[in-house]
Amino acid sequence: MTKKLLLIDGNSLAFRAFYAMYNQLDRMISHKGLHTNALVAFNNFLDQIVDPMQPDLAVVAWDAASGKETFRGDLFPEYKDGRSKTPSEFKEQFPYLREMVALHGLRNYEQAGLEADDIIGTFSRMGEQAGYSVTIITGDQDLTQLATEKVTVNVTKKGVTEIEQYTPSYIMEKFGLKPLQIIEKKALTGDTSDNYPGVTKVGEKTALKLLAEYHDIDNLYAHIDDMKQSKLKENLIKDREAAFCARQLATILTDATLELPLEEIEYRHIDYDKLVLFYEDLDFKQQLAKIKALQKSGQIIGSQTPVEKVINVVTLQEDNLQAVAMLGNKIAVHIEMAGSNYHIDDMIGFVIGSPATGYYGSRDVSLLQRPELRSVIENAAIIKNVFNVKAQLVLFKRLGITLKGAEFDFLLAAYLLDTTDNDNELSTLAQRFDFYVTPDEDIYGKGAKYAVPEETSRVLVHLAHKADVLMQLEKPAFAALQDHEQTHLYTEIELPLAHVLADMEYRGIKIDQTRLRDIGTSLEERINAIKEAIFIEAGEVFNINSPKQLGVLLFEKMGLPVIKKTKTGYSTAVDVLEKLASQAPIVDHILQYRQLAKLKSTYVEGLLSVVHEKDSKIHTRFLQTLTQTGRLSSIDPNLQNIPMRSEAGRQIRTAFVPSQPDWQIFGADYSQIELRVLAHMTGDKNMQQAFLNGEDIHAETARAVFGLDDSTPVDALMRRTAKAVNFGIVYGISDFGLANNLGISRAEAKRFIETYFKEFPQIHEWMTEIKAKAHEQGFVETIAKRRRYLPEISSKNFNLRSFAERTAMNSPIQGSAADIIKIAMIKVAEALQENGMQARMLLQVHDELIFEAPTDEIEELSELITRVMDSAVVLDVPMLVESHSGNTWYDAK
DNA sequence: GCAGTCACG
DNA sequence: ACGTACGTGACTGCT
Repeated sequence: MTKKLLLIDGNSLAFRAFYAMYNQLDRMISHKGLHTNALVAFNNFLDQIVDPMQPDLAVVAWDAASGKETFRGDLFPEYKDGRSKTPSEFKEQFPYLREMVALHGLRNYEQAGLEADDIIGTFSRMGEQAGYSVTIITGDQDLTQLATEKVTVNVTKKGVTEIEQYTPSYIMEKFGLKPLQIIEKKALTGDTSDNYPGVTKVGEKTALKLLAEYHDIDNLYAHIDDMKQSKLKENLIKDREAAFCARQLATILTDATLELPLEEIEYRHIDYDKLVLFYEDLDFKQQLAKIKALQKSGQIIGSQTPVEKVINVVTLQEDNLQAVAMLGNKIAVHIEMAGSNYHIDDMIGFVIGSPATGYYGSRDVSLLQRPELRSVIENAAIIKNVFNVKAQLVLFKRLGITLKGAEFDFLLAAYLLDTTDNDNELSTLAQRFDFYVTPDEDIYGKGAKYAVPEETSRVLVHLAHKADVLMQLEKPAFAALQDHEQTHLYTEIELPLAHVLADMEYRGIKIDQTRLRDIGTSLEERINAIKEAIFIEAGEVFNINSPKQLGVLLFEKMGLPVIKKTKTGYSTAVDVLEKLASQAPIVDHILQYRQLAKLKSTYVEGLLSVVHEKDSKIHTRFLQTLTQTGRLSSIDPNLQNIPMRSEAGRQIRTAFVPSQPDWQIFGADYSQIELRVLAHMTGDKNMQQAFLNGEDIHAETARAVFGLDDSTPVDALMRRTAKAVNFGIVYGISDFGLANNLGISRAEAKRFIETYFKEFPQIHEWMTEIKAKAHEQGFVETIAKRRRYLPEISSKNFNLRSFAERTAMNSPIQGSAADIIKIAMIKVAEALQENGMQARMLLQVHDELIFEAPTDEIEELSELITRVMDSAVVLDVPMLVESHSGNTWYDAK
């Protein structure tokens, strides 16, 4: 293999590093008072860009002097004049930067009379001649003049970890120039930061045009007389001398005499022992944690070994597929996809194997469909470790394969153990157990720059690392689950639920696109009419969607009273506008506009954009490992917030239809599940009795709070108030919140709460106890032992502490309700199967389940689902399930 | 990428 | 005295 020479432009990158984190300057100060922002950014650069390259030779070149003391200063006395002085906060980091470079195994180099550019230029030619492939990294685009077939110049784009690769062909593509013509371009344009002029009025565009015609300035000036008269020609003639001088200044030396021979810049790998001391001195906590994790997982042994534990992956091909039959009955499996939407994103490779038998993989996922592999994947007796079992199930389904025996899902386990900081990334979650895996972002990049490395082995080795870590994580993760008494929650709830959800998502829900488009058309007409009215009332045209513009109109031009402010200006939220509606007709029009605009953009256009063309269905993803309480969430699109409360919005539901003719949509929901959970958990006899009697719970609450006897009717206002108090209780009540919600005084709200607690004394007790418990153990639990940590419960900050206290009261309630419906879903799925029903579960919306079924099956379905749901768990109060069916989701009401 | 707004339970 | 209801996701404007 060709040997690699790495040349780094220390000054320009350090400078970039300093300004990349300039806004953090004041925060990043070590205990010794040293600013560390440039050091942190430079260290990121070394970690992310340099360390993975593992070059054979490497040098970081530094300027020996300002540039004045080089031939450039002799040539042009004003060279680099006018540069502002280097800030002292930056200067003080210089010696540490060099030490950091050395500890990362690279040689620092500077030489009197030379700038870093010239050192790099000369080394690059030496290296090229000695047969090395040369990589230059710099923050200065001028160095691209050094690019050749053997020399690639990487220029930082943003910060210091995003780079743009300049090869001769890329330079041709970007500028239409050969690398050496970069110098000619500079000759014409000059350089303001180095303070030398080129030709007056010639910028990049003109320069590129001239070079396209004349190639270089020698040739340009040779033909200058033929040029037709113009201001440009005059300037060129006038500034001829400046151009030739600029060319000399811009030319990087490639033939300087260096006092350091190539052989002496050997890359020496990272010195971890000393690096730890260095990081400790600078208070680099994250870096220290990373090294600790690497050491613990055996990826660093001693101080001089390379970062990555060596893992061999055998590339699977037609002729060696039988090897997977020998893998044994305990393996890791992983299909990698390009992106996060496993319904549609490309599958870019897979890996299968174990530490004992080695890892096998390929970029070609169709190999999984071969009998040799399929029989392993579909064999439930071969136990698999995976990351995100639901995603893997869907990916395999797309290949027509049923994944069986996936018993350890590290993502699920990690989520149950601690919901906080769950970014759903293996690399981050593994760190909790001190295992290190290269983050996907480091391999593929992110956003627009996402790309699968061309080098197949790089991908497969990355996948094998993931697989290997998944094997190693099983033991500690299961031990931790056991410690939390969460094995039941894991084995009997979350893991089987993942299978149920995978089926639901993969099946999808059918959309009547014509219907949705019609709704869109009529919304558009109504929106346009309202818009016109608004502009007339406003006396001007403005962007109604801009809260800023709207605020100026309402509160400055029209002089309406300011009711609430946001961080950035006037609030124009619904509650504010509703208070203002009586004062100007425009306000009501704005409210209508907002409602309709929301429906059109989010629900008509938004939903249409995610319909899969081949089946006219929407396939959402239920996130099973995101919420802090144990609920699911739904994305791409969110099918848990389809409008319902307003009739105009509710119409959207008419577009959700059964996937087959003569089928219907069926929905079943838990009535008052959270209040029932509350009654159960608190053991409050009065509230339990109300449910046992089958009473209207809000009316009963009203009776209690307002002191009415059984014969007195409860009026609507009392019921509404009581309902709000019930909500408040579930959310972790405060008089302020309740007052705000009901539009009553704080004193009144306080009285309501006091009476409520007197009437339901065990609820009050429980609230006090749960807060104390949260304080003692640092977390609260649901009925299924789902945990939520509340570190801020002991904060001295009133706000943080109060928030944690409300959460301590709310999470066990919301979370237990989530447990219940999850259990119900698993039982429902089993019941449908056992009874040979054709009905299919499609959606979950926190306390309701949506199905589709043949019309003639609905009656049986209704009976079955109701029975399964209301007996899913046994509480001290009955569970009430209500159900509805119809031709569309709208009609299932 | 954040803030504001609004859709749901 | 302090100052907010709990849990989500998508879209728009703006820096």
